[in-house]
Amino acid sequence: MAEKRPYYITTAISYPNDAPHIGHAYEAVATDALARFRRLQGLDVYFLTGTDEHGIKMLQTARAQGITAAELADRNTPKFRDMVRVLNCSNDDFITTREPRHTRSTQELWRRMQEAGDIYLGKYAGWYSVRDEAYYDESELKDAADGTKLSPQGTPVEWVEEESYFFRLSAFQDRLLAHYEAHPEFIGPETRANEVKSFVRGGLQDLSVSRTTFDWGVPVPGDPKHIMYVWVDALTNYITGVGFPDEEAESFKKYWPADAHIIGKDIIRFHTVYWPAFLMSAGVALPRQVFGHGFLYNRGEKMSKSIGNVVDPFALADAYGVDQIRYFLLREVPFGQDGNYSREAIVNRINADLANDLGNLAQRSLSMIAKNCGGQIPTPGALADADERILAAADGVLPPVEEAIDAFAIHRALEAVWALIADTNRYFAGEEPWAHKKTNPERMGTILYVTAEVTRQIAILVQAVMPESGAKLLDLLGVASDSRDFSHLGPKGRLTPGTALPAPSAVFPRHLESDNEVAAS
RNA sequence: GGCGGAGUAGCUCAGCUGGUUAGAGCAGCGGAAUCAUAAUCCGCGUGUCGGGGGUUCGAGUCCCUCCUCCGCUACCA
Repeated sequence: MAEKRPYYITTAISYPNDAPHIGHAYEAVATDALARFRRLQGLDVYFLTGTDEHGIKMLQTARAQGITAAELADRNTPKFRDMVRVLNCSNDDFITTREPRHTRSTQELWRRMQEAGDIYLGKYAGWYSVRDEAYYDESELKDAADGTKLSPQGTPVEWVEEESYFFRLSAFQDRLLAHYEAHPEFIGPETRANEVKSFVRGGLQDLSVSRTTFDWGVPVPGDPKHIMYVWVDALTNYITGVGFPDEEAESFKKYWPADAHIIGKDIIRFHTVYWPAFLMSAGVALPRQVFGHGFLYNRGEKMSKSIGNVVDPFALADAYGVDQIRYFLLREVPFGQDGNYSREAIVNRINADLANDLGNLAQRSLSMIAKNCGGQIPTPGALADADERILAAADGVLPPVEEAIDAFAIHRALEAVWALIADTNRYFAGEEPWAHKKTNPERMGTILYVTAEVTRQIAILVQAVMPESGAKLLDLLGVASDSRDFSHLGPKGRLTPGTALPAPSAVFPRHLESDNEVAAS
């Protein structure tokens, strides 16, 4: 038997200076669906997520709460662990940047970049806004009424000079452009690739990569008064997670380079400019693809704490169900574009797509089997054209679904499956199995068999997005637990007539709005 | 300012290298059916395809121009 092809996928690591919000949930769920899909395809998947506990914002947030940064991390990182668990994410590991393995990995990456001559000691000076955590060019500053300088955001700035190590990013412009050219699939979606290329073409400045003004981070090897800062530490988690710097480690050899980094569109540059440059410098292979997803808006408005429209993923899962939320997020929003969250949209998807289309399809066929076929998968007779057609549609649905997933178009993959569901409902209504109950029970059995068989394939496909519901559906169809991956799609996985089925029960109940919910909106 | 993207039915959007009467889903209206979670199925859209000009036998689909919106334009994860 052939060795399973490895597949390594990651989310960005989240910044735990606050509790997770729906944006974190979205990224985790999307990445999980991709990871599960690849497993169902038979790949050997490694899925990594985690938190980036370092950085000055952690320090500031902690200070404001009267605790240490470590205490803040101790308080918040578990919430992120809980979130991925509650959302039924199948991550193989959860990394945090405070772990010793990560210190070791990051320091080794640094050493290699240094040996390559790409790190040098310099002085970083400029107008710095503590509140924005950003340096500004003189030309960007505004004058305050009292004669002091203000940042473009109106926050106070001060002239800061500090010794800092620099990464020679300027030397990588040509190599990066050549890489984009040679690997057009490296950055997705295309609009993000355009932005990145345009940015790199405009020239690159060296990057300040250490700080001496605080110590919440990984110490620079050989110069511990510096800590690494600005992305070196954070990005490196992706190789730490598979064993770097032990490049001979089984996991590193198998999984690196990563197949896909799934990240938010706001951090695309760090993943497609800095990160590949770091790796090139250190002589480590580059990840194959970086995909920047869009943002979720609450009825068109950006979610923010001050507006008070931030959506809590735990509350959402609690109110609507985990699989329902996973489905909604992945079906409603074209992956790669921004999208909208609203209660109405969720309820509509739950009721229309899940309860009415898929849930009811299963229920109407399974309840007929329970009542009229002795609760066993019926034995089909000769197949009519309509039977052949719908079976062929089911047998042929995987390629377009895979094509969509290869393009990170999760919504289109679901769309293809739901087109099959609609066809199946049409088939069922058109063939009217109930009309044959008395006159031609064999014909009825055939229709029910075909419908159940198509539903089996739908259930298998749906598992990546709705693992629990897919499994429940397959339970109801009497499908063995070792017969549920994509290798069982198509004719070779056909349901076995005579298989005893459990009593049917609704997999996707309609969502009836509670008074609380209406009041809350 | 520069670079990139987008403006198509009430809403969300498909429409590749130009070619039959411009499509889908949702919402809405009407009907059928009754297996089923009042679910399902069928029928119904005269849309200036942002405005104008041009190329072409023929343009939503190419060119020019104008208008509007959005993203990026470096050291925050």
